[in-house]
Formats: sequence, structure tokens, C-alpha cells
Amino acid sequence: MKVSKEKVAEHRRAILEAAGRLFRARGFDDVSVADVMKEAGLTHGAFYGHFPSKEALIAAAMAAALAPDAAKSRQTVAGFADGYLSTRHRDNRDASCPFSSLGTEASRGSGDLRHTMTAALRNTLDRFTAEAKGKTVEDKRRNAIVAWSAMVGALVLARIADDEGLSKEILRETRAGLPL
Amino acid sequence: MKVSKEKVAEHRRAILEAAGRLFRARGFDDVSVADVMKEAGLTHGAFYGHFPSKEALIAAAMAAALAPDAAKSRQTVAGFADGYLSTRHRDNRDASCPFSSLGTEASRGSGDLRHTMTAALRNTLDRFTAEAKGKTVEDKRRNAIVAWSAMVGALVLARIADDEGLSKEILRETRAGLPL
DNA sequence: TGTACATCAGTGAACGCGCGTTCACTGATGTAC
DNA sequence: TGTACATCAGTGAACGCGCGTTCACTGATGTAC
Repeated sequence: MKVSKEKVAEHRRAILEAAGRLFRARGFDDVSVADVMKEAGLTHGAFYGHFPSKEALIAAAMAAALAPDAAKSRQTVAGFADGYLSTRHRDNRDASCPFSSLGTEASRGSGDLRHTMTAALRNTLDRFTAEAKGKTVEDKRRNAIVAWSAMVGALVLARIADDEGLSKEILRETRAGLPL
Repeated sequence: MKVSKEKVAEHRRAILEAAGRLFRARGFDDVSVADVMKEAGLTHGAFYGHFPSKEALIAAAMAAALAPDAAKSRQTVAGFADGYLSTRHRDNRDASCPFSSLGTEASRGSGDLRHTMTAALRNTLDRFTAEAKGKTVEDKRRNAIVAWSAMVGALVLARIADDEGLSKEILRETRAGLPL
């Protein structure tokens, strides 16, 4: 049956939100269009009224997940790093940073996906540069790049490690050694 | 037809090698058992004589890809970092470091896979600790962790970036800022 | 050393399954009068 | 404001396809004598 414009917009938001959570928790390939639609409270047939393909959904869901968040941008970079390198972030995969939960898959993704993520990467580096250690702008920029690379890498490694002590050590020592 | 013991061992090696290359280039989910067997010069039916499942192949292929390499262990850590953060390594995905090419997928992988990768992670950190900056062992260990996290993260980010200038900047500045 | 035959690695057809995607249909929405 | 009907979002069955895995068969290997 037809549905009001408001419901359509609400459904679209629900699909993007469900996709964002499921993709981050299980990866792009292990989540089907039907899984996403079920999680959004709809049937799979309705999907193609909202998006032209699964690939387009991936790009749109990641764009939504990476959209600037008011609460986060009020934080200092140091505060953001504390949360980023926490066991809470490590374990809450479905709401975690797309770079650390889907980075290696994203690098093989569509042009749209990579373009969206590149824009988010630039934003993050700019924000970090303003608060990084260093006397010159060049030093600050370098430290911003090292810090963001280390944060993403540390979360990837902490999630691979099957030893809780090692995993926590990686998070803790990376946080302590960040040039911020 | 039956095949000599030497051929069997050779075929197993060919399967592991093909799997290592294909998985790193395209991801675990986008490479089928048939793809691997074809690349190894066999038919897909022979696969289950060598491995009990695709999951077991993934773990075995990554163990082979991560096995200590004589040429690499002769290098200094600084030399290893130069190669790691090069555009050559970024672009040669099929022979690249499993952490940077498959890290986010591996974190959702089997216990066997994560165990193998954890052992490799420990080895790398130990090797880095010996040559990292720092006065105390604790400082060296912290810098080893930051350096390895930053290297893995930088390669992931450099592969996502769809702007060659930004991608190269990430590799270059991460290399320059590494606490080694 | 030579021969007979049991073994078993590899082949390729076949299996059930879930995937992304399509489509005829339904019925509430919202517009034209 | 009330009514008639064209629109179109959502439903669920169906599509072809490729996947991981199985299996009856083949024929070279390698062992027993």
C-alpha cells in the first residue's frame, strides 16, 4: 500500500540506520539486503524503491554514519581519542568508526564509497591538525596524520588480538603515545 | 587420478599461495573456493582433499602469508617501515601485509585465523620494540605499538583515499613521524 | 626386479541454499473537481 | 468540505546465478609378493 511522505522519509532513515549498524557489526558481504530491510521493519521488495542497488546502499549508509555529529564535534580531540581507544568502542562494533570496522573492505569498495570516506578522512585530519603537538603547521599536520593512522590501526589490531591483555595494551599504549 | 606424494605437497602449496594472493587482492568473501583452485591449476572438487572448509583455508593461507620470511627478518625495522609505507606496497595488494589488506575482515574471522594473526602481531611488536625510540623498555614497547598501529592504519587510510596527493601524504608523513 | 592390485588425489556433475534483483499486485494517500 | 480516482510505497512470490560442499567415477601411484 501507498504510504505518506513522512513515512517514506522515516523508512529511508530506518534503512540507513539498520544498514549502518549491520554492516559495521558483520561486514558488507555478510549482511544481505533482506537482513537490512527486516531490521528496518520492512520487507525486502521495498528496498529498490529507496536505493538502486546494494552498492548504493553501502555508500549512502557510510555517508550517514560518517556525517558530522554535533555531540562529537563539541569534544576536544584528546577526549575523542580517549573514547576511540576504549574497550567500549572496540566492543561496540555496530556503532563504531567505519574506518576501523570496515576499512579494508572499503578500500575495495565503489568510487562513491571511497569518495565519501575520503571527505570524512580530510575532515578528521583537519580537526586533528588544529589540536596536535608541534611548533609549525607542518609538524602539527604530520602529528595529526600519525595520530589518526595510529588510532585506526590500533583499533583494527585490538579487535584481531584474541588475548585481552594484549588487546588492552595496544589501546592503552597507543593512547599514551599519541602525538596530540 | 592418483598423484605422487610430491605432487600432493606441491598442490597444497599452490592452493595456499593462490589463496594468499587472491584473498589479499579481493577479500575473503569475494574469492570463491573455485577461484582459488583454478588459480592453483586444479579443479574445485579436489579442494576438500586438502582442506575441510573454506574457513580452514583462510586460516591456513594467512598463516602461510604471515610466516617469518628470511629476507624480511634480515632488514632493519626502519628499512621495513620504508617498504611498508611505500606506494609500491599500497598498490601491490596481492602480496601485501594481511593486517592492512584484510584486517577488518580478520577481526570477524574464525578463532584459528585470529590466533594465527595474534601470534604474528606479537612477533612484530617484539621485533619493533628492540629498535624503537625510548630510554626505558616501557618507552620502547609503547613506541613499537604506536609505530605498528600507525603503519597498519596509514596503509588502510592510504588505500581508501581516492586522492593520490592525500594518499601519498599519509604514507610519507606517517613514515616521517614514526617513533622508531 | 617384475607384476598384480589396492589405494586414493583429482575430475566434473550435481546438491541445496541464499543472494541481489524484478515484478504483478494491493490498498492507503493525496489531488482534482 | 466531500467525493472519485490516479498515484505509488510496500508486499511477497519468483527469477537466475554463483556459492560451499558432496560424490561416483577415473586412472596413476606405490605396495605386497
